[in-house]
Amino acid sequence: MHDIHHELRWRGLIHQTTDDDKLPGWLQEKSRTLYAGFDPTADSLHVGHLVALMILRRFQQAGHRPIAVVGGATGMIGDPSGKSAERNLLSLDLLQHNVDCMQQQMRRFLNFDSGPNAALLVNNYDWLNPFSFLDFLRDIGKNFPVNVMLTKDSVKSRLGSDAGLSYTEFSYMLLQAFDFVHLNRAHSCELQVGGSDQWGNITAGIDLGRRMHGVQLYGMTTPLLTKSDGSKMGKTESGALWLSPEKTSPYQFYQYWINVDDADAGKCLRYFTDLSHEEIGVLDEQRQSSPEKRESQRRLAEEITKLVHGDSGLAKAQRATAILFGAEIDKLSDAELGEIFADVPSQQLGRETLGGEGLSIIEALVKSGLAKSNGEARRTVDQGGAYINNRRVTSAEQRLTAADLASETVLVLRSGKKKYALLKFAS
RNA sequence: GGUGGGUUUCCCGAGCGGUCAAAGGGGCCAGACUGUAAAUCUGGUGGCUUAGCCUUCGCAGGUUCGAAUCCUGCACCCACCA
Repeated sequence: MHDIHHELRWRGLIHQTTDDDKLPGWLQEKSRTLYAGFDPTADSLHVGHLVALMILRRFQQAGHRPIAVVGGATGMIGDPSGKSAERNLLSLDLLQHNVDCMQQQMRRFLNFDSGPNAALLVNNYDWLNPFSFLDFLRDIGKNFPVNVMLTKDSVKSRLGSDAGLSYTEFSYMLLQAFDFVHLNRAHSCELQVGGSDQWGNITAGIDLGRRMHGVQLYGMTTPLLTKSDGSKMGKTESGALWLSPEKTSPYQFYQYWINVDDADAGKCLRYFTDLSHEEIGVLDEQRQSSPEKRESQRRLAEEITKLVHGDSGLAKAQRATAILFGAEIDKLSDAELGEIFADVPSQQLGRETLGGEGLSIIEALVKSGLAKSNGEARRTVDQGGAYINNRRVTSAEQRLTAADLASETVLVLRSGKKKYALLKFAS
């Protein structure tokens, strides 16, 4: 068997395990079943989920059987771990919708269909919902000493704060603990992986397994996904970096990775790509010797975009990148522009505004939303920061006519280095 | 309850009754440099039909030719005293 433990160590993906001595050998012995949980708080996975997803993927590649558990039930409660305030509860319908969406996205990472170690996707709503409150208290709750629960960091931190902690969130741990035990009974699952903030929940499951059935379960956590400056990775100005192309376009996704700091590039390559040790070693060296080539970022962006959005998504992102950071935009079709600038905000204007005198560049900037006022637009132009079709505007007096269109009906405006907007002049 | 201090443009913070759209810093925007990086440097940063006009300095009034600057009342914040 492929030495998955060694592999994960090398990639820096192991933060903590419940048994550092036994686990490596245990994983080599035979194919094991493991699981990771995903909270259905939105209708798409995001970069924060990527670590766990890649771990499951690597385990599967190494011959183990991964189970992805979608928290249809636990999502109704809300995990207090790492949260400073009480969570809002989601409606059942919304949760179901989110679960469906996330299941679809996981197919890109895991093989659910063939082989002896095909991945499994389950929803804990299926086994938690039928439980009656009394049964749960008798069978599960009995095994949880409250004084132990109170020592968990996730609980302690909230008890010490003004936000407090509701009984509901306090009970979350029991549900997740039972998940583990249930999966152990139903699917012989013996290992749970999760972010380092899940440690308390994971060990709670291990304790429960021992008390209820005398079984030995294992846990492993991954480091938190942070950048070298300490901030969270995968956050953009506009929010999370989603895996769904509707929420984060392949272009934006690709751009995020292209722009990763040198200091974080090595880590990202290890975490998120299937590149071999040798390949990553070469990239590490190149990043040292000629960082300006940014080969690491390029490979990282390519690999991860391909994994998440497929070959066609990667192609789109690269094409858009080439044009957006390239020369003058001219003689393109509406269709081409529409695809490349899919993320770019656009405004519709009447075709007649281009007639006669034409449209003033100032007005165009304001209408497109690139400038908040005429004054601001004027400043941008005066300072040489305004572009029409990637061609710098030299005078605030310039007027735009049909001759300036980049395609049949579209004009591409830009302010500064990479802030774009489209003006569409349909008749 | 008493006394004193405060409330300024996105934030912090200066501001003699006229020369205050209001110093300085931060942030932000643009430019140069560069690796679509970091750092650095330069310029800009209320609005408009821009030699001018309009709105802004806690709120409402008042004094004055003229107020962010003075007076009165109100609201909120801070400090000390009881």
